[in-house]
Amino acid sequence: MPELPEVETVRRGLAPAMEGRRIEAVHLARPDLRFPFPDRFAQRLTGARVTRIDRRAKYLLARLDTDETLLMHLGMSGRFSISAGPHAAARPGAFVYAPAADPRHDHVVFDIEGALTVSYNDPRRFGFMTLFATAGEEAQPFLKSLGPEPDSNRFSGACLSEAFAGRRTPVKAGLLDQSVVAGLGNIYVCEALWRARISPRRLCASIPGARAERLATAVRAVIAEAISAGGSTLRDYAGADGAMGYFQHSFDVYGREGEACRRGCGPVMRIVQSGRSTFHCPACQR
DNA sequence: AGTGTGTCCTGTGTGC
DNA sequence: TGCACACAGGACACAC
Repeated sequence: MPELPEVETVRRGLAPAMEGRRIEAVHLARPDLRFPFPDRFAQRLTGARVTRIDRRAKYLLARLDTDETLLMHLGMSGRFSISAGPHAAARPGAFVYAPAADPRHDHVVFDIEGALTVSYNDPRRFGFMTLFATAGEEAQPFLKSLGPEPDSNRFSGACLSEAFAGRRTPVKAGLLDQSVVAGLGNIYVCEALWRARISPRRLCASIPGARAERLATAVRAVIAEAISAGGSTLRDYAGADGAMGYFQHSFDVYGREGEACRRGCGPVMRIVQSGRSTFHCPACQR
């Protein structure tokens, strides 16, 4: 689902509704999403105050005054919506923001201090939530092997070179590897490779030096621009405020199979790499 | 160790 | 119109 820019957009939408406020109640419509909810999940959240909402890669991290952190992943189709008042679903006129389309998939509902309701809707249920002790974050299984954030000082051409050294896998797969750089998904990998004029089939090991610099620059730029645009809205992604992102109108290759490359080359091609679509221009990406 | 495939789940779009 | 099938933004557990 949502990649880093979409998750960041959701974070910015949730923050004003949740930061500084107490969670008054948590309603679970089922025992699991992708994984079972952890032991006593609702009880551990009830009464906790959210001190801050952070993001790491594609994970949302709600910091609680109980010294635990609520980790949330949107999977492919997860989205949040915010509405006014507990039980707002029974009061259709009361929505502050548009609710998710199909209430059957509202799996988690948070009643938030100040008469707000935050609902998590996820038709495919690839998303998940868990709790961990904030002090033990370095050992958290989902977080411990993540690579640098694209906008951090730790991310650079040099660090890409190092991560790619000796790897015989295509650079498409290399950039999707969250331990190389955190937060990229299928869309932004395609876009970054096009900007850097690098073929998605090129092996990681063949991207040292200047090429790696170019790629790191492209990754940083595409992510920054997408965040500025509020992310991309394709099928079921929307910001927490229900607004559509509009970066999808800026795609250079993603979803443009058969259309002209924006550099004036031939048509954009779609290929399949490790089971997923890759869009690229075979003329200018080498 | 590193890499490719199958898998979880539902909804939507396409082609027959 | 109805149906079958491919495909979808992720990431894990496996087999090799």
